[in-house]
Amino acid sequence: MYIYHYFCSMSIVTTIQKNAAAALSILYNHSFTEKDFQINLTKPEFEGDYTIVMFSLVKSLRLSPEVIGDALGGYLTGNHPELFSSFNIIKGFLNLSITESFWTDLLQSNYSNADFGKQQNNGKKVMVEYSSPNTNKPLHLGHLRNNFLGWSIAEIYKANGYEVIKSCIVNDRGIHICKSMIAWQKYANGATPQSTGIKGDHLVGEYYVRFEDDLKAESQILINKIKLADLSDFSGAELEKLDKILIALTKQDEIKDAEKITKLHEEIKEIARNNTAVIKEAKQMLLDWEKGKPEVIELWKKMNGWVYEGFDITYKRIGSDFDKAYYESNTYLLGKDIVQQGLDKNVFFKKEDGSIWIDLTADGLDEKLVQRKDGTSVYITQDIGLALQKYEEYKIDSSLYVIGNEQNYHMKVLQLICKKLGMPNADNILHLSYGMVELTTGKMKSREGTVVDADDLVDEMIATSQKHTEELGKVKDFTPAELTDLYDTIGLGAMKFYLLRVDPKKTMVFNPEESIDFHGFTGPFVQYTYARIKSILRKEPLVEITTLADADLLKLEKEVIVMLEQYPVALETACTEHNPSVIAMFVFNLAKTFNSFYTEHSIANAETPAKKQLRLQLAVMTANTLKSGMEILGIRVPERM
RNA sequence: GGUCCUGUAGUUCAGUGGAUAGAAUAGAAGUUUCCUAAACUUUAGACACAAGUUCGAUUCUUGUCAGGACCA
Repeated sequence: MYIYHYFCSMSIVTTIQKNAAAALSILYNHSFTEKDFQINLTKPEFEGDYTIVMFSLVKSLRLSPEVIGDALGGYLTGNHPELFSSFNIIKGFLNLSITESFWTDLLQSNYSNADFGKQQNNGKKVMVEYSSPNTNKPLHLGHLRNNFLGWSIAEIYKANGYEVIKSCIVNDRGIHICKSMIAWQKYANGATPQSTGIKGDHLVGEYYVRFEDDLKAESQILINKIKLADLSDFSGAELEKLDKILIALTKQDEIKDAEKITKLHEEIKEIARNNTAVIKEAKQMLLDWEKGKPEVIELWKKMNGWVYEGFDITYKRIGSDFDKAYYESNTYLLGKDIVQQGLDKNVFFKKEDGSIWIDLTADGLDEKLVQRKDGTSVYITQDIGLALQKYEEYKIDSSLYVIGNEQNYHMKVLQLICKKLGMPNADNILHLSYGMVELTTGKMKSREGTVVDADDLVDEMIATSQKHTEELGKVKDFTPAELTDLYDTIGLGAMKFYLLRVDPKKTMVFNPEESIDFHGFTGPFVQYTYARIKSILRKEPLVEITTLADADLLKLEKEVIVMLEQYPVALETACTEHNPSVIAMFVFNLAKTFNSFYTEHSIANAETPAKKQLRLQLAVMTANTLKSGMEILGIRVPERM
């Protein structure tokens, strides 16, 4: 028992590295660090548990891999017989066998510990900002990836000993919400979520779409006129620009570059859109909002209120929650005083026209505008202001932003500016950048109506889990409430697992058919493994036997323990890499390994009482670890399914 | 034009400067008098291309091609 406790603060891999480094410094009087040793699991076709690759040591010691391996293997088994039982060398690989007592002690010391793998409080505080919706339309598939990632990374930080504050910046002001407001005024006849029975965020979203339709129709009229060279609606700089574009387009044959032509058409489109009556209305409304015009503010509050009611329902269903919400309507003026400080510190500089910039060319970026010539601020300014406010309000050690990778540049700029301004903990402004979710048919485009709505998707997943469960007919004795809960658990579990099992930074493809699959590398697979273990444990209570026979661990029994041992490392890796998929892969592999074991060996009818106890402990620890890992992903596990 | 990200099996994803590149799914073939077959077993199938660094490169570097994002 003492062995594991002796090493309990570190993983077996680290332990091997430490011992190997110590051994070689004694053997050859040459100092090594842990990282000089590359440790892998031994391939199944060779004897041993862990393998040290010798090649990297050859150069510094000027000895053959066989000689070093022999000396190191001999030293380790000779001096740490409680840990290393034997070794062999094949080519340049030193294969080490770990003693059985190490594995059985590990199991017995930890099987009932529900917090296995989690770290003690380390006194550090981190804020995780995620979700960050706009209030003009409902949440979609992309938001789901963000929400699941954000919630999970917060749990991962907690498991690693951090205190976590979950925050959300609500983008509740700006031209987008004004668009919904304009269309609602025109077409809604006072319709409300109550009068229509439509969820608030969806209702507001409908009017946003309505606005965009109008905008499209109106701008098309303008585009047609422009293409007939009728520029009577334009003046000033835009007129000049259009002139140029039209001239360029008459020389189309010379350009030949299809991309350039599309670009010119895009520019026409943009100018047309900005000159429609509807967009001018929306812009006027935004100005009125900024001036605090009462009827605009009132409508804004009313419609945002509907959206929040809708969001609350969705957040509750998907399990997102926040300790602190920031509203952009309160924060958009932040950072103005910082601009002045930046000027005083010569971090920023002023151009002749009065606009204020920062020069980031030395860092491989461009010059970046921080305040317009008319004195109004830009996005980055309020972001700096909010970053500072977060620090002052919560005294956080680090600040993690869960934001899509289209903002990589923006975040880099934010980090750099904060650093140059000398803000406290500016090095700890971190960005969990994630890729877009695409469909098998291509990208989601709201204008083409190919956006997958979050509420619809959740409904569909839950309905599918219900269908599957009913077909299997294993839980006919459940009450209606229990059934509803189970369908939620499975449906949401499938969806969360599907979105979290992929490396966040990668663009991922959402396949409707595959995502509702409940077999293989999925949430329900892990949930099912858990439910089966719980079923066994209901029938076979764990009986303590004081003397656990040092029975030979069977191959499959050992494989499960070896997997379990890796959980703390998985938690740590997930945190340092900001990557929940590490946990998803871990729980899947653990479940798979356990299933193989379970099919092959009976727990209830084990060969001896000692074996039975060992296997029950194995089952308990696997269940605890699966539950722990899944909970960190935000996924519940059912006792029965 | 510039910067960044990504190219692995039919498909969706892992992975490592080192031994025969792993899963899942789809395909083929099996397993149910016994702890939940949403499971298990067997089988077939892939590192975009080219140079370079290295004892060794799918991994690191450079270039080409392809896809995506951002900046101008």
